[in-house]
Amino acid sequence: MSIRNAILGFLSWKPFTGYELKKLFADSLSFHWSGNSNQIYGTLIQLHKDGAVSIEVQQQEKYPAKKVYAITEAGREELKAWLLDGPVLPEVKNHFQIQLAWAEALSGAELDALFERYERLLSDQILMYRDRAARGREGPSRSAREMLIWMRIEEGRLAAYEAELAWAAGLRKELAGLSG
Amino acid sequence: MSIRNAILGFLSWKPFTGYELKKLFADSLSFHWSGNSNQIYGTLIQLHKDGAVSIEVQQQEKYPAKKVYAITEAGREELKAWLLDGPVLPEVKNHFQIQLAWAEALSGAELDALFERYERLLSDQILMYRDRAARGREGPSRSAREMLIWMRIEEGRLAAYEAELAWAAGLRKELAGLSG
DNA sequence: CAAAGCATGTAAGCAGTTACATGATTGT
DNA sequence: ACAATCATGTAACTGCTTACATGCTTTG
Repeated sequence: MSIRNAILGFLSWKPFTGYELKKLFADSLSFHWSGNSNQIYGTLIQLHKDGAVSIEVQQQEKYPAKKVYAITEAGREELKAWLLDGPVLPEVKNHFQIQLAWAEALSGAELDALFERYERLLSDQILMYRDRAARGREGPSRSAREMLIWMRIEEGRLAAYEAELAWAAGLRKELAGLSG
Repeated sequence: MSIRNAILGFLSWKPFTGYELKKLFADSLSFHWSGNSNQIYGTLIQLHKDGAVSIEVQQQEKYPAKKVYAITEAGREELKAWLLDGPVLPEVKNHFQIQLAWAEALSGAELDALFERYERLLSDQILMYRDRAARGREGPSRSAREMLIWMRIEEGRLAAYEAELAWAAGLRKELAGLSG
């Protein structure tokens, strides 16, 4: 369960170059990868070696030559096998909760400041999400089903951030009540 | 932001052996580490080299000798510095959502089966959470503030799983409506 | 004239994983 | 007899990260 599957997913939509894939990952709100070249170019080389993708080199006049990767039959089979593979629980690393868990060494004011910074971080993120959502729809639209799924995934992400913000704000108030 | 901080956190509570720490991580619902020996023993050695913990070797009659680790002043300073460090957004790897995003190659029945397995996984996890919560309270209780925080963290985790389950169930129904 | 875009890649490192190795003791 | 508990550690690997390297073109 790695970026390899997601790359195959994008290529099942249409052929892409490594550079384009890199941007897709970097711009995406729903995928958790940073989209660094190391991983993308390396994985593409691996996929090609495994016969899951084919390469077409396109010379260009003004820009460096590019390698356009297309998914093969074997690639589609690998993708489908992964899709049928048992689902896995989400992995969450909530660093802030871990900080909180050991925050006994902080004063009330220091703890409150930590909450304030966290809440600002979250609301910034939420604003950015809404902004992007209002702007352009990323993602394919091969069917009504796929469009619905992509929409609900984005909504789910946003709702999770909002729930986290509400949780933090609620706990902060409770803590203020304790000390005040 | 790694297991090193969490180990210092546990040791700020009271001294522990590596073996005990390993169990604390493995049993914990709120921490995301597996608690494998490699990481724990290795980190303890590193912490000792850095002067953040002290070691007391205790010989035992029937069991192997154990090393009891205690936090030092330097360790407490490191812990506090980390606590004051800027909070970071939660990192979420929702593998199921990524599968869904590329599920176009699946039939309606295959997709529905994937949802069913995911929902069962989630509800099993939720049951396990409730069960453990009903049983023993893990965690320290040095103050009312700390107890409240630990309680709310556990509740937040549970609520997140429940929200994820509701999200999946809702989307599944919508998808059934599309095809039916 | 500097920054951003196009396009490919490499190097070094971090945090985490499973599996292995050892060996006595206690419970089923 | 077999598994679990106590207790420490090592080896090999995965997936991902930031930073670096090259070089031409277009935009501000």
